[in-house]
Amino acid sequence: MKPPSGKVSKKSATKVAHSPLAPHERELAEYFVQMASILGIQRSIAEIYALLYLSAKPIDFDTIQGRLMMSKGSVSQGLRFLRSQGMILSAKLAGSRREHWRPTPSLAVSLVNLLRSQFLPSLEKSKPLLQAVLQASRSSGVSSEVIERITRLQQWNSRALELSELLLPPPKAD
Amino acid sequence: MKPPSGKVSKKSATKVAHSPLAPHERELAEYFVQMASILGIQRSIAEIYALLYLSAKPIDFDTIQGRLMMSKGSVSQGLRFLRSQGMILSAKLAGSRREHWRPTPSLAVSLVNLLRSQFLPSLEKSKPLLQAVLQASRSSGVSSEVIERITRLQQWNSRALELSELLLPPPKAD
DNA sequence: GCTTAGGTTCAAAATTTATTGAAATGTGAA
DNA sequence: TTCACATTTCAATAAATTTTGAACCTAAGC
Repeated sequence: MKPPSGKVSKKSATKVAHSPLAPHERELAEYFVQMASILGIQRSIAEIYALLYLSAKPIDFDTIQGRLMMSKGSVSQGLRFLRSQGMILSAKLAGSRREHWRPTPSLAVSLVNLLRSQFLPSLEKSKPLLQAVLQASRSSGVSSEVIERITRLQQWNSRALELSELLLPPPKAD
Repeated sequence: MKPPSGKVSKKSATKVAHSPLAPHERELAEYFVQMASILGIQRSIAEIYALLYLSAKPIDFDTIQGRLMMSKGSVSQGLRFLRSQGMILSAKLAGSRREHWRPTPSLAVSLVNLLRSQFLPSLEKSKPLLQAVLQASRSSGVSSEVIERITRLQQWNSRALELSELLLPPPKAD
């Protein structure tokens, strides 16, 4: 289904039709969606990232919405999330008021950021909790075996926390 | 709130009241739930595991249901999942027809199992897909920069796959 | 054989999470 | 300052996930 005629001028004020995803785009988007879902990241966000990742040039809001056929709200939220994770960068393109988006150069760094932001809060919140529970368990009648288990849990939590903090100032390398 | 009288005999055929969770149990269950949710594991399963993890002796179906106040269906499904991941073991207790459950000794091994079972399938499924997409992209008009990105993706996928397979025969150590 | 404690299944209900789109809020150009 | 475009907000809706419980197995004990 093509637009009526050759009228796809840059200046057109009327809606322009956006091309649907090419096969390789569709398939790779599905790959991103899969991987993202493991980390609890929603479909629409993964799709946006995939689109940007597979484009040589930065893409604007309207094109994202049109090609992925999703609502403005989803695009806006998705971009906000990706921005907040440092996974995309805006590029000011000459001659356009709109912002254009591209993925940050290193996918690896982006992934580390993502993982950190998912785990760190839980780990931090739990540190004092585990401490307190352990204390309480020691002074009440909890079996020594269980105390040992809780202790192991606490050690795990600490180690994971250290590891996360090690990665805190995101490295530059790929 | 205690049961009406001392009638909590082991042999009682009528329903026995199960004690609600103690504070340390509730708090640690919440910790497990948090961590589990990052891996996309549902609340009821995390709660069951927490209960077993915090008990010195193996616990039976009925007690799990009673203390966590969840339906038979949830307990059954939860135990099935934990079993399938090798996270719990059944212990035949003398003088009871019921199965009793306890966590497998190493939480670390259990976690590795979990991670593997979450990631491996996606990684494996994607290997040929990425291969094919890359092939197709090369012979169609996809920019070299994007080709490079897809290549990087593929390398990532391969490396992750290797790493996972390295962990496949679960080690014995903690 | 029968009975029944012990557990599983799975369709329906409840809950949670994601998406939509109309209205509100910027913001740059004229 | 005003206008029109670009984006955000958020209440309502849709979709996905989790939980429930009644019906259904299955094997142990009689």
